[in-house]
Amino acid sequence: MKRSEQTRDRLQSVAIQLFEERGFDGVTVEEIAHQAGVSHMTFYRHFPTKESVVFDDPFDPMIGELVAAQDKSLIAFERTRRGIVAGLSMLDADDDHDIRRRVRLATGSSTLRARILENNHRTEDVIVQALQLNGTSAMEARVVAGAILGAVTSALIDWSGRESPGYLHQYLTEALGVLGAVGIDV
Amino acid sequence: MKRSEQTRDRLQSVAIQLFEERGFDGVTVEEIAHQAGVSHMTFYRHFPTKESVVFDDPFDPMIGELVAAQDKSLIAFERTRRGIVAGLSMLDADDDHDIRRRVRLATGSSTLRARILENNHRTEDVIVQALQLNGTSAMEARVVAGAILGAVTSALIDWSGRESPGYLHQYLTEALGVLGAVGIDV
DNA sequence: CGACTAAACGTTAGTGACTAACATCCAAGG
DNA sequence: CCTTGGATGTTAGTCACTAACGTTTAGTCG
Repeated sequence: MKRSEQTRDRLQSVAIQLFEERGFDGVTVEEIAHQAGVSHMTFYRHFPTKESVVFDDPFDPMIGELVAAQDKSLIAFERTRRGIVAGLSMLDADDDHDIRRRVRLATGSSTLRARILENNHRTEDVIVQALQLNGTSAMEARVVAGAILGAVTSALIDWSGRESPGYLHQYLTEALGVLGAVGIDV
Repeated sequence: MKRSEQTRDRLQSVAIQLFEERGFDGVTVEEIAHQAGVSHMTFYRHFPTKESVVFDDPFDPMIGELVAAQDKSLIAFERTRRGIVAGLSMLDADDDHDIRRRVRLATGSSTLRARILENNHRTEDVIVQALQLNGTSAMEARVVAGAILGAVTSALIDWSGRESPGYLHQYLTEALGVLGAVGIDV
């Protein structure tokens, strides 16, 4: 591993640890950098903002590709659901643990909550784009994406708040199943 | 009108004007305050943040009440749709013009876009609460709210981008009608 | 080994949002 | 007139984030 990647990882793990101890707003970038043995400029060379150290998901673009890759004969809702489930199936227990820490962190800070919303919105946009590629109207795409992401977000927060959560993949798959049963079948 | 309200209005109109001219990030709070003939502290006594001068909607709580007030025998989707339409019907042409300026401003600034998402999320939470009051499950509530707000947001941005938009109320009502026709009938 | 080069990092100085503490002004009411 | 409370100003500070420029480190090639 290159030196710069090591530094990056060190910054990230130090930051998340400190955030868990004293809250996102109770820790300065200066502190994180110092505790990782670097200057604050090095922090900003690895992470564009203080928030981005918590959220650096490469998840969104993948979701888009997976949704776009679904069979065109399927309805928009089903293409989206299958795309998301396909993405989730790639997560292992370590990913789960990591995601859980981050989501728990985020629910405790207004700054991070805002950032989650932004991520969510980007994911929604990506899905909307993917759906439109296969001929779904803009409005229908946004409705489907909004509904499914609403369910996913709700389930994600639920899951991260539980004491002994099962697998995220399984939990969200069930949530999306419920959603189908609820009657949305665009 | 009290002196403090005058100051507040002056700050707000100066701010929005400057934002339209040079973009949200191209204007400092110092400038806004100076141009309104006050100090930056006075600005912060009237608005908690720079963004809040663009968004100070008292709209969300009202939506919640309207949704909660709908007939319990209706399905969740219909309660929400009627609640929102009821809220929209209170808007006159001046409100429309104002909303249009703000939305156009917001779509041009990443900072303000983030703020819109936050507002949206608060509205969603309010609707979810209102729906749950009448016995809808948390998951179903979030799905319905997510879907409807997705449609509303999409339509709102569409509308604000048009050269000669009609009435917002009419536009959004149609959008929500389409949504119903699309097949969501939880 | 020693010089060279590029990536990684540090220092310094600055901007701008936002806050706290304290001082001042100004419009009523007594 | 004078007092009192609300509105405002001043000052000094914190913190996220950026720009410019200097320094170190790691690997490469002669």
